[in-house]
Amino acid sequence: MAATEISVLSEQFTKIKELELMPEKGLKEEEEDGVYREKDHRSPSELEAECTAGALQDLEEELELVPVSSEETEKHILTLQMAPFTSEAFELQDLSSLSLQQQEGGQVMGQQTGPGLLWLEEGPQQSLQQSLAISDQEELYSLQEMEVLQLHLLEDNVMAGEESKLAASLAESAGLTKLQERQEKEQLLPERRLAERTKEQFLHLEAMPGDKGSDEIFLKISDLNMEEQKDQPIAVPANVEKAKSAKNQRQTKGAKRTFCCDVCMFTSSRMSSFHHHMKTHTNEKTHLCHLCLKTFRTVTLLRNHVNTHTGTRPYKCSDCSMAFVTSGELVRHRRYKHTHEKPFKCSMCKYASVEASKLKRHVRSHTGERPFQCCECSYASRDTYKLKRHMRTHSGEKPYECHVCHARFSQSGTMKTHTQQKHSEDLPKHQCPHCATIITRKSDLRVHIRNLHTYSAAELKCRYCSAVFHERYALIQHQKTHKNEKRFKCEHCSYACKQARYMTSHIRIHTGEKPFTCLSCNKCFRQKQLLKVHFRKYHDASFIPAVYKCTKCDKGFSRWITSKWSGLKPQTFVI
DNA sequence: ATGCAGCACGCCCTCTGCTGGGGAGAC
DNA sequence: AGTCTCCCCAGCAGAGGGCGTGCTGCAT
Repeated sequence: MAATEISVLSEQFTKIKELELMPEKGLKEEEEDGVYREKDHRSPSELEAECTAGALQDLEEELELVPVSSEETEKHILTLQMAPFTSEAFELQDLSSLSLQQQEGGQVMGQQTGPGLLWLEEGPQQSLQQSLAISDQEELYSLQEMEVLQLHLLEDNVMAGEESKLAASLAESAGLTKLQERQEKEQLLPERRLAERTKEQFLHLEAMPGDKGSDEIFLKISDLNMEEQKDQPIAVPANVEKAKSAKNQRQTKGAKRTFCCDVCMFTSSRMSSFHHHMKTHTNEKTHLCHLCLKTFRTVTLLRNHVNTHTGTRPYKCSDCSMAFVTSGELVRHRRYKHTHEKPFKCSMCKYASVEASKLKRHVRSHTGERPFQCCECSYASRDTYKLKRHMRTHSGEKPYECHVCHARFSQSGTMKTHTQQKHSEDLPKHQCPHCATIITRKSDLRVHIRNLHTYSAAELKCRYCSAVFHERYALIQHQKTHKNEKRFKCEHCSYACKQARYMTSHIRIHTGEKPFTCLSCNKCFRQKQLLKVHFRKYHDASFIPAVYKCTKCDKGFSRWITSKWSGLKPQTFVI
């Protein structure tokens, strides 16, 4: 039943309630098929705008219906009210009016599917029949004692081919009569499933009498795609938005029309723009890429996409060899590479960027915002790439491999550094600006400077003298000067030595002190070593003195003398 | 309906900088 | 032999550049 293909929130149905009577004005005429349509002959686009404008006005508001009763004093108001819809309430009526085609490969496409949006709009009193039927080919419903003021069909395809199927007709039955048997409905279920597979918005419209004795009738509109959509928290069937938007437009009726989208803040005074915009809230993508079967909403998008397959890049940069698929890419490229125009400027620092998204990312470094939370640890990043990179620390993934030693790394930069340090001949070196130290990595040089060249408030004292420094490097260099230094100078002569113990022995020359006495002959010595040599030479019978023999003349010596002669090697002979 | 310019989002890359473990030499 | 120091090195995160691609709004 094409007429039921009204995209409405699947969880809701509309209640039509007779409220009041209004004078009639006949603006419709009966056509051959018995369906009454508007008399005016607006263009399809205008009609579409009108449809959009008035479509289901506001499903949350009352919809006033002008009666067609001959009684001028009476008027009927029908209200469309939103009410909770449950899956149990779903009933398939008839999809027979859908022209479903099974294409090659089994893909089912809606032909002229145009789920038409049928709506009832308040309008001037019209001379209509006394009943309303919402019918498809089989005239599923008829509504008696009611008058339809205007019936519009949304979607061009509906207007074109399905009009007769979707148009409302006037019938004479009392109340709403369901003409279709459930058995027939069930026979149509496979078609429903086929329709769902097309991802089109098929809706089911069902009208039923209200309480017994009441004038109320109920029009239940349900989304045939409900089952798959009900769990989607955000998706809003677009045609509902059309209906809402129609309400907004209608509020300005009488003045210049403004079309307001209730999904977003979009407004437009032009129907075509509004309609174009509303398509952005649908998932309708009818342009198929024959190379990858991806679908697109417009021919332009499809063409750009196909260009990515074919490599066609019609927009060439005049300043370099780069070429791009779209003009926007070229403009951006020129800003990055040639004009350096950076329209997006940070209000907190001097940063400016070519793209707004870059500024947005940059601002997070000021605000500290970290929207991307790691699911395995407490880390959160400021952009998606960092989180993705961080996740490698959990997965252990190391996608970068050194082509020389095949070592693997989690980051490309790490691998690059590795390659440079390990396998490159022209290894970059970093000279310390404060000393002669050369360090391969800049970061290590930074550590070097921090440790050795940073000012220290605490005094760094030399271990050899009273010198004080405030920089480790200066202290170390100073202490090196003490190495090999004859810091101990004799007060009585020119003797100097490196160690205090040497000076102690030397001073005994001037004082005559000889504290080391031989136990065998009572001879005294200034140094312990001298006493030791004396004892071995004169009192130790087992002592065998070493003889150093000259390799040239065979003459023997008791001590090895450091010689400037080459070829003379120490050699010990036991005599 | 189409073309176009701008926008938005995502992906990947580079550069940068800090950290901590390991090895070697000095002390 | 133990300790300390310093450089080497890999790991990891921060920031930003550049481009691919699809979407949007407007004009035609």
